[in-house]
Amino acid sequence: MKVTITDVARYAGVSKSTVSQYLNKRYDYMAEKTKIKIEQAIKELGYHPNIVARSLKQKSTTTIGVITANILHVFSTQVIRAIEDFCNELDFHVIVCNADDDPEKEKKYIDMLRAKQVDGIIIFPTGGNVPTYEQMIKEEFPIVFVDRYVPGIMGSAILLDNMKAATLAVNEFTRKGYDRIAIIMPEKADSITPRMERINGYKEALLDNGLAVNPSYIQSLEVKNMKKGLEEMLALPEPPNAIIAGNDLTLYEVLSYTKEKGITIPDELAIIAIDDVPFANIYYPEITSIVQPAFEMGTKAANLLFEKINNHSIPNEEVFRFEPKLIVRSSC
Amino acid sequence: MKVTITDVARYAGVSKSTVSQYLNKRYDYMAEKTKIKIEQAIKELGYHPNIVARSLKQKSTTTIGVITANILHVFSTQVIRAIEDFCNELDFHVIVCNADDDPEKEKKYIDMLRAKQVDGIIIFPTGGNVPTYEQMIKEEFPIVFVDRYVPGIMGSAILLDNMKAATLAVNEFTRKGYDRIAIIMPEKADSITPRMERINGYKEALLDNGLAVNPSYIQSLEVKNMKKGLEEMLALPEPPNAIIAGNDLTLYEVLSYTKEKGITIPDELAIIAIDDVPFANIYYPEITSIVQPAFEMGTKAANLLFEKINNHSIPNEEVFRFEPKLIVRSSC
DNA sequence: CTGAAAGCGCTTACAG
DNA sequence: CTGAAAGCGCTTACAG
Repeated sequence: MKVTITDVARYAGVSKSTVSQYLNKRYDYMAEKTKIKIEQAIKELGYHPNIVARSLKQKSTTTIGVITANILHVFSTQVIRAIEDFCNELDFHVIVCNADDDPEKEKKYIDMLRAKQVDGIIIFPTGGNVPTYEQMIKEEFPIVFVDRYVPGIMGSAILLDNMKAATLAVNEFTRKGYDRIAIIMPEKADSITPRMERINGYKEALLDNGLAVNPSYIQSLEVKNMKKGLEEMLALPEPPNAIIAGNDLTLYEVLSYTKEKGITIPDELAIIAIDDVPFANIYYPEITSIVQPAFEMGTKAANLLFEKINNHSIPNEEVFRFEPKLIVRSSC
Repeated sequence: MKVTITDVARYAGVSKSTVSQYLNKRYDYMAEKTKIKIEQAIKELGYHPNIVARSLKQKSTTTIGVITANILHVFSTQVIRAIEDFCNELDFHVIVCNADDDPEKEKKYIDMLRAKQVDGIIIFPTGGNVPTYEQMIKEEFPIVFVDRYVPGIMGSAILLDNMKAATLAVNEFTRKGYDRIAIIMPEKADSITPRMERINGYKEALLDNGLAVNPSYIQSLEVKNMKKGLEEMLALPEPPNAIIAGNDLTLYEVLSYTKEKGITIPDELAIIAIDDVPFANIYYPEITSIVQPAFEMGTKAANLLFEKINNHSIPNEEVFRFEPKLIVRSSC
């Protein structure tokens, strides 16, 4: 059977308490030979402490949860990677969950994670569990929102400066002389604040550049309907000559469509993508992109979470905005 | 403070045992009104069971660990996603760790995961911790290897039929008339069996097609040296006219290089990639690929792991080979 | 300098 | 049909 602290104590001829002190490096008053005896016992028995037992007593599992919309998105992947690296330094582990933008799944994951006593949660919220978010914040349970935030919730959030992202894109287009600029976003863009911000930023930037806002140039679509949406948009009497792709999946659909239809980029349609995709700079043409600093955002999220874990009463309503960066390539 | 089973028991006026029975749905002999009292108490107190405490007693944490080489690889991401989906059905959680192909990091993660009493581990092994792998297998600790396996270890593994992958590529090239076929692989290809298999499959297929094996057409390189390696290869008196890219990162380097140098695909250099990348079919030209069934492999890995979790004495030396699929596009 | 005892929040035979 | 008791493997005041 598994060897426990009791076995070590017996083998070393000391008490469990002493072994425990040793394990926790509380050597203050420990006789050198006691140390050695215990060390030996541990090695000879091949003892490994049971962290579950420790967690029960200490009320910390040295584990955090991350609930993402979908691990298959580049952005999520990079954020998770950054969180993982950060946690590794502190000997924490991360449980990764995919909510698939489904509030029920999200709720289930939050409950399970809390039942498993994770020390904190980083979440890309669906927005569909407001009472739960509020409850956690009220209880001062450490939680950090990433990528999106929920209006009315007083939690900490790590966000892109979405207005600016849209502005950068619109400015770049107008600088190059494009005047019929469309934006295509993943579905539910309007229920999720940051997405709305991108659309607002887009509208404002348009006006700032003396261009009119054309509602039929603004589309929020499910991935599977995107090509149809594009088709309709491009069939307008005055079709757009430039388009902002709201995220990596959107870009993928747009490129897939232009390829199918033999539409030349940027001559027939200019493109700027929000989110950098790995192939952006080897594509023909290279894709001009608005890049989110995903690693920094992930690191900041982890960092913030640990501040909260270490001090539950940290003010809970900060929003950290990260600067998007325009990478000019040749699709516009 | 947190409400515990004791609070619920007191509030409902029953014993902890009874509450526990209720929680575990052992209703066999429970009076209807006892149930109702407990149900009420739980709701009114907002009780959530502490799974850590349960785990300590039950010796199961309903959590498994996944140690991957790098979550930033598409293949890993897809495998993880499949595992996650599978686990979700069973109300298990997955702790994701990135070993970065570093045996020390891998060792640390294995130890931590076991200390946290995970019920099993799925691992993309570095190959650098043979004694640890052996120890786990000896102890009948549930473990499944994915993507690579370690020679001499009697563990279960989920692998691609690598010989076949290479053969498919070579056959496709020769069918199209290419006769100077190179293969470029990520570094350490020779210390990791499946990578070696790809090279062997490549050699055999060459011979089967009546072509000679030219050692300078076979390269195993670190990502950062790949472009240099390509440069050298293409500067040979008889440079290759076709190249197999061993995985997604390799493909990326190859395309980046051909783009920089203005090399036309497939006219000046034909390409087949092992691993499908999301942009393969929108690239110019579309990339002919050998696809691994990543989701099925992930699902099988999870499935196998749970068989072992439920029955530790399951024969431990099965290797499951998955069929790669050639997707003909236009890069060759 | 070290140990006995209580306790973390559950579960599980077993008794009644 | 339900409860008292022991136990899972640790940690932590506290006593000596």
